[in-house]
Amino acid sequence: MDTENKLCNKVEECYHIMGKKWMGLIVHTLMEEPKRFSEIHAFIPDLSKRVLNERMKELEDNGIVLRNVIADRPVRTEYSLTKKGTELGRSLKALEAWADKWL
Amino acid sequence: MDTENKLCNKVEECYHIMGKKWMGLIVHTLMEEPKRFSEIHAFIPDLSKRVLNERMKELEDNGIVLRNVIADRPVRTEYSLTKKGTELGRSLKALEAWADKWL
DNA sequence: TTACTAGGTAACTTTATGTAACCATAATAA
DNA sequence: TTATTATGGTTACATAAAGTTACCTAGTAA
Repeated sequence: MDTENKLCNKVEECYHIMGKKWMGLIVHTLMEEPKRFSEIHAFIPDLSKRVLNERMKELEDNGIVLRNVIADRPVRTEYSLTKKGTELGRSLKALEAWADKWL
Repeated sequence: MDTENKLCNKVEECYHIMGKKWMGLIVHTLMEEPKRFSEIHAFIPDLSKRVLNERMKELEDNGIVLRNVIADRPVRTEYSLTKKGTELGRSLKALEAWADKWL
């Protein structure tokens, strides 16, 4: 009987969220400044609008991103990181530093 | 013209690797000590053998994991993190700390 | 009139992942 | 003898996730 034979729920959950395609890049992209839908899409052109929209909803549901709809015409939507999201982005910098060294 | 209008290849690549399902949990699981195929599977039961095997090959191809086949019967396979993999695991601890605080 | 913009949505195709069965070999159990 | 178990896979098939294309709304520009 090992004392460390089960994964922590929180660890599992964070990898479940961040293990989805494009999630990391989207959060990374929002780190500098809030961006609109089309701006995120311009930064990550291989990510389709359909999935980008799905990911943004997931990030909003997780309290990582805030969606601000600007009632202009055409309607604009601005996405910004919450405090939770900003801290997530900061934690991802360690991974990016690893990438810079090893990839 | 913005100076920061393109994603760095290394950043893209690391999210491409780590953005695959189960990758993070597998690396996490190997952090404590090397493990055999069936041990990893026991830690992450929802991960199928088919995909676990696929992920291990990818990790080996990326130089993150070392596969050691022990010619015993039945044949055993032990997976351990390389230096590159160990440093990856360390960088993921920041993400796990975020999870512990926010999830 | 036609085209363009922004931020989507709907229908459909392709890729990734999940599931169940199977393999080889040797040791062990019935 | 005839199963059964263990290990680390592989194979074929089913389902879920992601990619593609066309379309929507309303206002503006050509």
